[in-house]
Amino acid sequence: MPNANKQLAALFEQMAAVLEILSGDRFRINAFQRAARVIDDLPDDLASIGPDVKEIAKIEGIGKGTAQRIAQFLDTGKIKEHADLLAKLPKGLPALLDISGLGPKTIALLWKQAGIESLDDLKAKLRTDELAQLPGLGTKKLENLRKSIKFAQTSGQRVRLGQALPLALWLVDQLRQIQGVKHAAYAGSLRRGKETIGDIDLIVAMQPNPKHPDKAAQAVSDAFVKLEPVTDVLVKGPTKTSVRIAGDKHAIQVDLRVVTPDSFGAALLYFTGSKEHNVALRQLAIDQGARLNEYSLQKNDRPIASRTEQDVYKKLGLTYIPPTLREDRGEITLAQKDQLPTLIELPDIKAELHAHTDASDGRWSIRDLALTAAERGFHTIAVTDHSRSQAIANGLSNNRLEQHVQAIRSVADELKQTITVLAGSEVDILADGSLDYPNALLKELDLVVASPHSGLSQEPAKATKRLVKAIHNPYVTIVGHPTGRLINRRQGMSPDMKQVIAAAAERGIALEINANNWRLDLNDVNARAAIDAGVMLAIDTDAHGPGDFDQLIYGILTAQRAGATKDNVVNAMPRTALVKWLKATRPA
DNA sequence: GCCGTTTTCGGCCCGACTGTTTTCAGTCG
Repeated sequence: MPNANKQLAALFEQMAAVLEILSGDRFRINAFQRAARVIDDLPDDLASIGPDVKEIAKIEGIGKGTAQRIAQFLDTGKIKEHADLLAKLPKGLPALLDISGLGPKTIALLWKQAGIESLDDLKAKLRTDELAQLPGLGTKKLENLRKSIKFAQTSGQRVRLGQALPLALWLVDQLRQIQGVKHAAYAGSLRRGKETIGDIDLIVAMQPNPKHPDKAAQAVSDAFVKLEPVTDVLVKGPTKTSVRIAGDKHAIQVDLRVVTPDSFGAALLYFTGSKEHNVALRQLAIDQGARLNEYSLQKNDRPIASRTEQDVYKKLGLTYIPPTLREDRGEITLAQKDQLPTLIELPDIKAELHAHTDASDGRWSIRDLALTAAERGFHTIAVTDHSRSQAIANGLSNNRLEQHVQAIRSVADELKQTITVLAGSEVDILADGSLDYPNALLKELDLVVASPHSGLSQEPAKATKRLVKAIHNPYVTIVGHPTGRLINRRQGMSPDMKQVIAAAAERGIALEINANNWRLDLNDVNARAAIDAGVMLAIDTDAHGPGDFDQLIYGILTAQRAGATKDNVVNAMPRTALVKWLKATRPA
């Protein structure tokens, strides 16, 4: 059964949506939503646990009831309650929840009083103002709905981290130039380094004007909505402003909150989230007889921490939790015990082990690639051009590879005082798990990044076999972008990562977090599972030309979300340790 | 529906803004 987790997460999500529209118990809805999230985050396929209610209920956030439903699904492929719930609503109704500004109450109203059963029905009715007759709806609300539907159609999906981060940095820079702005920062899922971002959250600290308390904040939001890329203003209050910005392909919503410098830390914490992390922190505050909101941590209505995030965490009895770990996946317990990992940072990376030159589809000569890597402060660069099957990427034939190795050795010798240049290859893992070059040739290389490039839609069982077989080739050093996915574009393979990771652990080789913002493959959850199994990670940019090394930050954020320290990452090893590790992965 | 170093019952986070209202419900994050 492929992707039991994905299917189950979707089922619980749908049940929650239906219950919302039916005004079901709020806490039951929450429980279903939480179950969906927890299941989606699980590294192991639930199908591999099997329909064992007791075993499933051990998972945090999943109780007996949900476990029984999961077991039922694993047994029969269905959850009866899901079908029963769905039968109570027109099929097209839950989808309306995705429209911004349209919630369960209004959807129920539209359905019961206007006979609307789908998005198409709603669009048809919105061509006139007849819906304004309904209680609670007016012409303005209808106009906003029209806009939201249009927005949902043009943007549709979340934007990639690599699209959102540069825009956010630019916006923060603009905000800092406004007079009176003390601090400006981006928050939200972007700060947590998630692979895709729903909207950009910005926080600004503004020194209040004693005579006109609201005026200072007003000046920021006035300047903000006038920024050139802003296309729509959704909300404009004294402390909260929301706009839409048109991107190249996607529109994105940007929310701005203005606070005083005294509240900046509490606000940054609050708006960085995640929602689940915040809920857990607030519960912790309550347990300690305190309250936490976006302005401060308070005891007896007196603020006791608010200026910095560090202050708030400290007063809650926690060590500082980096944004990338704030997902309520156990980080709060670790912070209570002062056992949080010291996360890997960008400057810890000292080597690039996956990069291309103009011998295949890159835009650098070997020498330029090496010098660029040296400029970044790397002690080692591996040249890993494509193998022969990648004809479209000008992959190297056996003969060309032999010549290429010579050329790399020559540059390596020339630059040996500057940087260590390794001869490698990004070798295709063919559909059956064999490699694209014979072992006699792989033996001549310093390292082999084995990657899947084609046949990415094969069955999970086949994909698992394929990767495991490749890993057992004695010359493979790193598995590059193991699933081959492209975010928002291609799903890639869905192998049983547990088996792939176990094979990598047995062989002592590394799995890649490809830092290219289209890939981020391994993702955070699988990288976490790799770390837990003692597998080393390789964070590589897969650079093809100038500027590509700047993608490294996306790989770092993904690794941080997995809880990686520099001890988990081969690219953070000192030169001698790295060379030693590379040798240890292959036959003597 | 989940959960428990005060609980197996009775809790379950908090505030801003909008549009529609005569004081607030709905939505969002």
